[in-house]
Amino acid sequence: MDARRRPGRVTSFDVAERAGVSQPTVSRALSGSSMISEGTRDKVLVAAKELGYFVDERAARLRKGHTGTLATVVICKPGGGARDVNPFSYALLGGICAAAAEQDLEVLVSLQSEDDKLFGHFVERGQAEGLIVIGTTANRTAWDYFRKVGETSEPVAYWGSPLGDLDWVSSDNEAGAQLAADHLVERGCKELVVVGSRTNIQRQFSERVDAFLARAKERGVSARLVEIEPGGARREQGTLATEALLAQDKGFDGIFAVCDALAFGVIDALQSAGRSIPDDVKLVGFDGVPASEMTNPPLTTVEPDLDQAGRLLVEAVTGEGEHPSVRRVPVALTVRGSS
Amino acid sequence: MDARRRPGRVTSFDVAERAGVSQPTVSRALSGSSMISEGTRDKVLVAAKELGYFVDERAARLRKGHTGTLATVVICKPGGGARDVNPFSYALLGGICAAAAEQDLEVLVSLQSEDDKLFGHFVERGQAEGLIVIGTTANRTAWDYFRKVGETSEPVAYWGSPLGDLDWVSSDNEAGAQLAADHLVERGCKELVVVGSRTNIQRQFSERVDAFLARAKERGVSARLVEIEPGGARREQGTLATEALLAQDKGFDGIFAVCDALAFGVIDALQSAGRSIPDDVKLVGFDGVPASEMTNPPLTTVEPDLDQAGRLLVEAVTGEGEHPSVRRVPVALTVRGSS
DNA sequence: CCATAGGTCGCATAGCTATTCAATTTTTTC
DNA sequence: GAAAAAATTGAATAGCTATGCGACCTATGG
Repeated sequence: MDARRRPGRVTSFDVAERAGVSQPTVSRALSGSSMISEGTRDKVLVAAKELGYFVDERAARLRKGHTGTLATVVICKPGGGARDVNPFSYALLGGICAAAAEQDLEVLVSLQSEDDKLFGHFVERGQAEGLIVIGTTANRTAWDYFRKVGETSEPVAYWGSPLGDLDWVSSDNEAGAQLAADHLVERGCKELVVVGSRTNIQRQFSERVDAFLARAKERGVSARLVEIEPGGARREQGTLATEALLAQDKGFDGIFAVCDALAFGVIDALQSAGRSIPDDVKLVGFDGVPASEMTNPPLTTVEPDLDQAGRLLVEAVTGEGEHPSVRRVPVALTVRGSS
Repeated sequence: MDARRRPGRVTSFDVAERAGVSQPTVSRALSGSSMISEGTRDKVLVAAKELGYFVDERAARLRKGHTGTLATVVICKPGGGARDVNPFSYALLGGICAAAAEQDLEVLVSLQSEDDKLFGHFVERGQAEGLIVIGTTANRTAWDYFRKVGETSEPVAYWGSPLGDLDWVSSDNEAGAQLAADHLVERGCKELVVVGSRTNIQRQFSERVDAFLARAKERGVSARLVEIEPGGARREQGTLATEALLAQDKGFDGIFAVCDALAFGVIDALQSAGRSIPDDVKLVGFDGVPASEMTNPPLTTVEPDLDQAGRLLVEAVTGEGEHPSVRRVPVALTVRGSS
């Protein structure tokens, strides 16, 4: 049953002995070196299989001087449990895993509370080729840390729009916001509102806000911004912002929420106030999280291509093609009942 | 700017030289060995800091003979993109990350398509202390592979109920199903239905089904099973099962869906048929995925404690406390509008 | 038949750390 | 003050692989 011969690991020497060759030959045969004859390679392969041998990656990496690993930090809210991470972050993580697998890289994941003192302690130990940061935070210490890592240890890239001098990859926020604006205009909206913010921390949000307002203007439709409280983007903030909006005496018939989580809060507030979606107000979100399908009515939303996002992030960090010129991930509008 | 001295890595020898001690002393000083005097330790610490030294974990692990790493495989649907992973799996992954961090373990994540030929190629290379499997699959090859890994390389544990001889951790399905049954009965339901399956692959589902039916019987309320098509648990299958249910001429006023994804489909079908939730039919799901908050009405659901789940899975694999006696994760009923 | 090139393979070593064991210094004890 | 014990430290090595380089053999060309 438990045949784990942990201490007595099978090494390349064992394989070499069995195959009647030297250890270096085993190494070369298994790594596909062209310097090895077919006959020898077969012998080695057979012996390796018989012994159940696998390369010890620790040693291989030590020798080769690299890690074959990518570190990913998912920033989460302080004190939050496993359920308290933005579903979008998880989905993006999925995209990263897929892209990394394509390049034969492994992915190390670390959930880091926003206020964690030991920010990313593991990353700097030469365990990863690079670091990818997902999730936003206002914690300066965290960003300083990432910057330091980027300068002294390994490449760092984050999901978000330009901020400081770290490498970044983000949604094509301009295109997404334009899609949203065009869509609402085409659905006949005359008075648009964007629920979001312009703080520096959520640069993606401010990009969406600006592009939306600009496009509405282009189309000759009035549009204004309702600011959420800064810091994170949670459902409650969407509710609060919408309540403030309802308290104004200016009318509105179309809302663009800069992320789905906010849109959920908008729905809550609108429905509490007896406004019908989409009859009275049409609504568009951003992100395409799974829950957007489940709202009533289902949420029209701008979905970034996450597989593409993962690929760009991985490339940004591994340096494939050096600083990629394309850092904006294409988006698509998924039209559902809310508009 | 780019001061990465990649090739010329700072080693413990460099620190030793600067501190005027030997390399072993550096190693011991940094690992907190009690064999080192305070004065020496301070010198070493200072030198290490000045040089920006960090232990090369590759070498340390090679020497120590372990990895400090946990591998996690998330099984996903074939051909699915990043968005196509069960949100519950991601949430559970979060719980695992948190638990692993507590034990100073790193977490390697790999998304594996159900039909992947190269199942988990990385795991067996001695890169991890153990392997955790999330997500269900009918793919025998995959399970054979996991079993083989468990027997020959490293401990394997999976999220699910007993099946074969792998270690497992699951929800307390019996308690959860009882909570659901009790709740529906207390809400006045007289004719219960459970939407789920009894296939061997989704053992958790069959446990929930059985416990629900048993509890309903105990409470003197009729209950019957409507089987979904085997293989995965997706929204559409909930819809199909509910349509079949509606086509029967037997009545029902309470439904327990063995997972939230199915419950979502149940909602679709009921509302299409003009049945009101919760007036005509009360509904309870299982899992507590984020989207369950967003349905209309919001879904009452049984939520397993995922932090606990992560902890148990990690313990099962690291052998802390040897085969843990508690493998059932406590659940709680979150009551919302659907009941 | 010899010189040469090309194809294979093994020897020795590097990569960085943690640990065993012996050596040295310091402290304690009588 | 000497002997024993304790506290520190260093020298040497193991852990496993990949690779530079030299050695060997075979086929090729003259």
